[in-house]
Formats: sequence, structure tokens, C-alpha cells
Amino acid sequence: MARPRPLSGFPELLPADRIVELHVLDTLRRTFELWGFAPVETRAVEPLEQLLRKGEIDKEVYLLRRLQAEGEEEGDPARRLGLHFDLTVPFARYVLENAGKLQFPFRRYQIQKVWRGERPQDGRFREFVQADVDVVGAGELPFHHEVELPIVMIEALTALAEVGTPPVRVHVNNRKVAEGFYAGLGLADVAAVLRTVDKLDKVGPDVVAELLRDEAGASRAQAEACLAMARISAPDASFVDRVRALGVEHPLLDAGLVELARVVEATAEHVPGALVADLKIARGLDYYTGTVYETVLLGHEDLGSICSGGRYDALASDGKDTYPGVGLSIGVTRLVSRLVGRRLVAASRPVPTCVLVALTAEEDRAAADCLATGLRRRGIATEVSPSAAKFGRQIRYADRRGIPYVWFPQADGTHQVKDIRSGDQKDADPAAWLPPAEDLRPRVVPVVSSPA
RNA sequence: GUGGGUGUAGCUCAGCUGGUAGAGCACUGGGUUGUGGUCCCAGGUGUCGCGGGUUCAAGUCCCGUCACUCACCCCA
Repeated sequence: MARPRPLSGFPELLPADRIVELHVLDTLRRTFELWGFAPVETRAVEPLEQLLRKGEIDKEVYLLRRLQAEGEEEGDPARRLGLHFDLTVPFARYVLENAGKLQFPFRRYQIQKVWRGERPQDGRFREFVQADVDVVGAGELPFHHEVELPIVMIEALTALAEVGTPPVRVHVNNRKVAEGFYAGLGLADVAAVLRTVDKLDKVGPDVVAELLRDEAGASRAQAEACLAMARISAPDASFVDRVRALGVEHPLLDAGLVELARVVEATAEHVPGALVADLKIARGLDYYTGTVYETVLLGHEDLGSICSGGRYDALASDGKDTYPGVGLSIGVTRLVSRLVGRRLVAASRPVPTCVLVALTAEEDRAAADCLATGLRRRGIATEVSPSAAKFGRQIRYADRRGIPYVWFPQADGTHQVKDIRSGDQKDADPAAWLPPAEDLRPRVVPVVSSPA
């Protein structure tokens, strides 16, 4: 059989990089729990009907099908299953299903794989991990959660800075601002305007103006006004006056400006410099109704957003009750792929092992196992040498894996342990010896980039 | 789905207008008879992505196909 080749878009990491990913996941989880979000996991599949509920066929859903199914489930979208393409839609279903058992407002975090059948690219995958936090209310959800959630995410991502993750900046807009502004201008097809303005960074203002006229039915003056607003961005509430200066009046615009100003001002107090109002942020998903968020890694803007989300009002509704929410989702795989791909972050070693017990002869293996068990009981990750090869080979075995210590039982029953990085070797008591704390487990550390 | 690029050793890649498989790193053994890294010596490194065609002769040229990759679209 030919050697298997990687499947595009289904990333698999080597152990050293997986250690980085696990560190990221641990850090996110710790932060989310500090903020009182409860853990939830939903099944990987949803009825196709659920997944396509918002007409999101563009998500390229993977279908699940039994080999022996013989078409028995073919037609009915309520029985057909698809792999979820995000965690928001399954969570909305979960909330409806368990509404009677949950307390509202309900705060949850959820870290799982999702699947999208899109063309893979740098930072874009077909199987990837998202880490979501959402707050949903029953019937209503106070606005202040729209202020709280970006702070949670900034805290979580900032906690990763100590291992070398670049700083982040959250760009925020409010659907009410956009919709009110366009409506006040007299533009009816708000969705078309949003979609077009969203392309500003890619195609430039001239093309956007042209598209606004051609596809959104805007006049020259209306298109100019849209662009003027999209150009506004500020780290404080100064954007409000600049929007007002454009002379558009609408009640929804007023409401949106008040909310957006609150998000910016409150965040500036907690985590200064990490969030800006950016009135060109649109986001394609049409269920957003209030604040919308996108997040870039500074210096890695080409990667796209690593954490996005927004306020939604009608995503979860059983017809009788609705559960408005606000949520943000970190693209863990995208983030980690950049951290390890550009060597910004690395693990200190690719194995957990702290100590390798050397073996003088195969007859000594039982004694070595016994020694290793003692070390493990005291929390020291230990393996016994795979063979009683020459000590040079056993040391090399440890060296290749980054195992920092080799343990040598002596013929007289005493013990020595060698730090193979320094070469220091000294007597050690198996019942008492401890490595320095920084050697106990693999550490995840910033890579010091050497200028070329 | 549309358009470009690339497929040669475990890895990174050379290989010219067709003429018999290459380098570095890694790996294995030895120099060093139980304490690694340096150095020296020796050695596997291979269906040249796959299939077909042209030719005396194809890694090289042509066609097809698959995979990977970049851009568009969209998004974490």
C-alpha cells in the first residue's frame, strides 16, 4: 500500500504542536470557567433540517450516512443528518430542547470540532475546533452582556500572550447602526449593502461604490455616505459625533450608537486598547441584530478573524418563547495553525516524559519499572529505557525526545540522575528527588525570533 | 464551483535542448569494549504522484487523472 498522504483541510499535528494546542485549550477553558460559563458539549450531528434552518446552504454541510442505508433516509431533511458547521446552531437547538432544565440567563462555553466542506487555505480548514461562549436569556437578554462577552474573549486571548501569542484587537460594530443608517439614507436592501460594504478591505472604496450603485440600488450620494460611514473607526466614543456629522437620522441609528458607545467605553476601562469601534464591520450572517465582533491578531491581519460573533434575537425560538443571546467564537485551529506555523510559540519538548530510567541489563527491568512507579506516584512523568543498549544510546534516546533527565541505578544500590542538557550528574534519592518545577512538564513558551 | 502553481530519498530540494538516480539534513553501523551532542569512515536511502502516448531511449516532451498548494467566493 502506498504511504498515506495528508487530507487537505483536515489538519493533524505532531506531538510538540499538539502540546501547544492543548495549552491553548486549557487556557481558554480556565478563563471561561473563571467567568462562570458552564461546560456544554453537543453531539457532532444535527438533523439537516436544523442545520439549514437559516438557509445557510453556503456552509457546505457534510452529510452523515450509513454504508448500508440504501436510501431509506434520503428524502426527509428531518431524518437526514449532517455534521455541524458551527456551535451556535446546535447550541440554539440544545437550549430549546433543555429549556425546562436550564436557568436563564444561561452562560455556557463549548469547545468542539466543526466541519465545513469549503476549499482549504492558510488558516482555513474543513475540520477545525471552535471555542464558543454564549449567554442566552429567556424572552429577553440585557444589553450589558454585549459588553461583557468581548471582555471575556480579550481576557482569554490575552492570557495566551505569555506563551508568545501576539496581541489581539476586537473590531466592533452594531447592526442597528448599519441598518438605521442605511434606512435613514433611504436604502431598502440593507442586507445587500452590508454584504457589499463588507468587501471594502478587499476591493477598495471605488469598487464598493460601484457595487452599491449596481447591486444595492444606491445613488451616487447614498454610496458616498455608506463609504463615509464605513471609514469611521475609533478606540473611543468619538465615532458618534462623526456619524452624526453625516446628517442621517433614524431611531434605530440612535439606539445603535448608544449601544456601540457603551461597548467601547466599558471595554476601554477593563482592557484598554484591545477594542475599537469599526463601522465597516458587517458580518455575513443575517441573524445578528445588535453588536457584532471580529478579532484580528496584530501583525497577522492576513489570517482573518480569529474570534467573531454577535448579538442575535431570534436564533432560538420554539414559536412560544424566544431565547435571545450573544456569543463569540474563537477559531482555535486557525489561531494555533498560525502560532505553530510561524513558530511564534513552541513546546519545550514533544513528550511529557521528565525522566528516562536507564537499563544496565534486561534482567534489571523489573527493578527499573519499580523505580519508575515510585517516581510516577510522586507526579514525575517517567519511562523506562526501551532496551539495555549502551548508555550512550540510552542518553541519545532521551536527547532526541527532549527528555531532560536520565536516571542511573548504581550497582551498589544507590542512584544517580543526570541532567543531559548540562551534563551534571549527581546522587539522588528515588523517594525524594524532584526536578525543578520548569522541567516537570513540557512548557509552552514564546519562540525567541532571531533576526536574520 | 472558477483560475494559477507544484508533485523526485524520512525532510528540504537539485536534475539544462530527452541518454543509465543526485546534494544537504536525518537515519543505521563502526572508529570510541556501558555516559550522548563534535569529528571521521561505511551504508538502505527511490514503483521520479498515477495511467496512457510519442521515441531506439521519458524524471525530462504530450494527453488524461489524482493529490497538495495559492487566489477568488465565504468564513473561525
